[in-house]
Amino acid sequence: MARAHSSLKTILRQNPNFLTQFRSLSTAKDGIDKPTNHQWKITEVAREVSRITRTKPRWEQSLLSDFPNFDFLNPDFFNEYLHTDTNAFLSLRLFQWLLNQNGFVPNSSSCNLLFDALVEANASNAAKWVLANVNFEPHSDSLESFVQCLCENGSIDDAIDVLRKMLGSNFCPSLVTWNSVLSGLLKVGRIDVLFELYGEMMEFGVVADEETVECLIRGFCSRGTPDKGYEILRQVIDNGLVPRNIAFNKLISAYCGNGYFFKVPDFLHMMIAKNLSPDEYTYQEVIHGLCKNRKNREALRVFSNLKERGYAPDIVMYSTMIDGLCKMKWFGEARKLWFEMIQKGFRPNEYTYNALIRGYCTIGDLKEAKRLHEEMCDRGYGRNTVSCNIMIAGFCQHGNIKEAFHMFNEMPKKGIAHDAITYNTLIQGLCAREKLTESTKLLGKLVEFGLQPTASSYISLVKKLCQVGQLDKAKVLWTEMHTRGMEPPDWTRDLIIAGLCQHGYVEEGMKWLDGMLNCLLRPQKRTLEMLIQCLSQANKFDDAFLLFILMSKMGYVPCTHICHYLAHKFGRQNAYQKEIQS
DNA sequence: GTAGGGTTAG
Repeated sequence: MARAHSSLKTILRQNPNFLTQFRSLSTAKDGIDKPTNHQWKITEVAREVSRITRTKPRWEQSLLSDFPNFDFLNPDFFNEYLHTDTNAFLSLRLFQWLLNQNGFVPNSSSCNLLFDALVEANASNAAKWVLANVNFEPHSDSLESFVQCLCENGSIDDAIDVLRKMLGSNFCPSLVTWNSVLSGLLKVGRIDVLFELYGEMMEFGVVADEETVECLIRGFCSRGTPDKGYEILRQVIDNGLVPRNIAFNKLISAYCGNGYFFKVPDFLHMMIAKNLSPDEYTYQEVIHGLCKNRKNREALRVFSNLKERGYAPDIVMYSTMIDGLCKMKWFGEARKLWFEMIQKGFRPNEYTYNALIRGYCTIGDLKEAKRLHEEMCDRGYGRNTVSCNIMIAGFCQHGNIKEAFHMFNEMPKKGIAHDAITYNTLIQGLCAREKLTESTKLLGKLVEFGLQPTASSYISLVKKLCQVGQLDKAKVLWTEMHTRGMEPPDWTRDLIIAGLCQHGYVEEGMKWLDGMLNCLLRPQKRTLEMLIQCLSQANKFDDAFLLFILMSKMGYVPCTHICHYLAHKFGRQNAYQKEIQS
């Protein structure tokens, strides 16, 4: 400000007329004051229009009258305009205005300039509009930048369209463009397309670099086939290509998810050998992977080892570890870490709070859980659906439905949104207390409020309805799950068959079993046993016998009391044994 | 590029 001020003074000293000029400039109708018979020069108009578009908000209304007799349709004008100091968006606006003047046909040079400027300004949608509405052939360089720009903005489908067109006309883009498409695909999780395009890239003879390899490895990991990622990694490393840490970290994470922890040291050694040092993400993946697989003891060991070696865990690692400990009910250890963390100067964040609150809920200390939740809210982490869900689950687990509902009702008042899990948790809590009407009502509300129900929205209800013999309702809900496009877990069919058996509908139970077998689903052992028992009680020994055979063929060993029971009925135990062996 | 809530019962 001070500098602007002093420069204004300088200007005034050097040019006493400045203020009057300035005033006339800003108060003039449009700053244009030329006789109607004036012969306009294109450069002159371009410069003027550039100024006007920059300074006058609604220039469209008066541009024609500002330059009477000037031929705006002359494509050279727009071309000239683009060479003035203006920005891409203003150019686009003028361009659209020109297109609205009948008969304007831009030349290809200005189309290219405009397109490039828009891409440069990262305005992929505007560039896309130009491409779709104007007949011109962008340069291949421009198209490549366009593809990269689309990828960065997440418009991956558009990027692929353009790429396909390029490939269709037998033009192969540069490696940079290929890489940006691959990583764009990775970002939106379209792994299959990623590999498909990589195949085409190979066909065109493009040679991959570290970035390509990174995309492939991450692709294999998120597809659940880290072995292939590992294979590629070993190949390229032998050829001297070393991808960034993230490739190793994702491999570690994927192998931890598989339970193949013994691979982890391999990766760590590879990294160190290639001068990459394992970073915070690396160790996070290890600890998180171990926790996910309930190897919490291992996780804690790694965590402590790191500390002993002088590595300072960050807040994420503390949160992950505390969460893991709470989940394995090592609540004392979790609390110890909590205080250690605070002592090291970390303030718990919403993740850490949630982990410990859930810990208090699991050990049944709801008083302390509530206190911590309040503290968390006071510290500004209050607007948080997850922590409310955890509290609601805690209340439900310990039979305090009233308090659970209170929290549920308070949420919207505090501006905290309910989500499907909030409902699911309550539905489950109500089911546990056999409050099926209320629970069903909540399921209705979940849908009514536009939330997407999930399988768990239904499962606890279906289960309880089966148990109490309201099988028609259970079946209706089960069908509803299907029509809503959710694939209920296989064992929900087991639940229904069990319910049918227990309430005297063996025949129908058999039909459901048939349905399961037709879908190649494996019924549970106890489902078959229950059916056998009910069939026998109804004197349907043929069916019971068939199921007995089926059971053995499925590799289930029928429990002895079923064997004895059937054998006794038939008095032909040896025959069964032979049948099973055949 | 990181961590969180629900999902048979043993």
